[in-house]
Amino acid sequence: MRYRREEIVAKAVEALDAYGLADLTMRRLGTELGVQPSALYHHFANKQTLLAAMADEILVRASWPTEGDWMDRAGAICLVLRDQLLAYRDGAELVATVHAFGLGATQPVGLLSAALDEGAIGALGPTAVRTLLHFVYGHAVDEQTHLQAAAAGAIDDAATSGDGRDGDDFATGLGIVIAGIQVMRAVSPSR
Amino acid sequence: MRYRREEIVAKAVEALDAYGLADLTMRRLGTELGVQPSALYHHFANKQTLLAAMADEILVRASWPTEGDWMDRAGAICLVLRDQLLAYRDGAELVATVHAFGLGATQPVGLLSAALDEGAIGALGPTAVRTLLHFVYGHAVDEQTHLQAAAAGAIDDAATSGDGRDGDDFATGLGIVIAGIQVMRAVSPSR
DNA sequence: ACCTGAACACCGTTCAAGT
DNA sequence: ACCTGAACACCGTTCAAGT
Repeated sequence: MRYRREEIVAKAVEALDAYGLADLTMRRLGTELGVQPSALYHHFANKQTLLAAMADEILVRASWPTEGDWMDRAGAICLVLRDQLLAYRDGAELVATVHAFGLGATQPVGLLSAALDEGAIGALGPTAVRTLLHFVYGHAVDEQTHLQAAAAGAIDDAATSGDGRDGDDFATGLGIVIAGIQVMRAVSPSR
Repeated sequence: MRYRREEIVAKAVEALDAYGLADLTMRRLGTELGVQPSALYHHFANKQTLLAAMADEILVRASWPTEGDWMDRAGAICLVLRDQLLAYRDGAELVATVHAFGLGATQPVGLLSAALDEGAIGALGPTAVRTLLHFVYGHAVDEQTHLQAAAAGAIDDAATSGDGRDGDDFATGLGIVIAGIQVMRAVSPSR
């Protein structure tokens, strides 16, 4: 079988969802494609590069909001981002790792920067964007870890459902960060 | 050589600082102690448990603030936490990972919860604590990654020093989150 | 352009046996 | 109580050679 880069990324995302990040090895992906693991290195310099391409693929599949004023849009982008991270097994950990490593996952940064720029937030913008992303990634990784632990049966549903790491909790936390951005914008106005 | 659990944790933290998390293998730690890797499994069920003990050790070494009203104290705790994470090579990644995995690193949660409780913040408390921690861990991991990339010479200092991921940026981001907590506390008062 | 086959230099973990 | 020695079942990556 002969593949192109795009096909390998698609298959890798599929394998991620099926087996999880820990079991997504170059050897396993090779088997999944009916190819030797070494063949993958014709398409990707190393595993990190492949993971970055997977993160970008997952992010590009989301339908990002474009309507609303800057505050509504920033909030909507964060909600869509969270949903997209939770839509794939270990999606939050994958995207957060790639972002931290600085090799990809830049789409949310661009979208949020554009939204906040319309808010004439000035020098606060980059810090505000990073603060939003730290919240979204941190919360999504937390939530996904606990959802998967519960699904594995290690923790029973009754014990975990009450600790608030759910959609309401996400909305509340997001509200805290956005309210904080508004306050700091008022304190040190743009320019 | 015969060791007790405490001595192994201390040596492991030392090895972390010297070689980094990626090179802290059970085999390498065994060598460092003059012991077979399998000997470590007499003291720790697995590597995750050892990493959790290391995270707790790093956190317990900090001198945590106890003075001031709830807001000042919450802010001071976050500043001390950040400093402590940056004080050890890969300290931020280690503690963030252990915390996400749910096997330790609970001290900051307890300290922040206690501080916010004095603020009579009610049902918002747990969400506020998690939002603060997502910010601190996310920011510290980011900063440490970039500091170490710069130290490795991959990026020159001039290019990185201007991107704002420094102490001022941390203070600004922390200001956003704390201001947000104040606002949301006012909106939905305790109880 | 894309893949095979074989190797290199590693991992975490288990377990019987030793002192 | 703590450690050794040997094994098991893996990793990511490289590289000459094939088509």
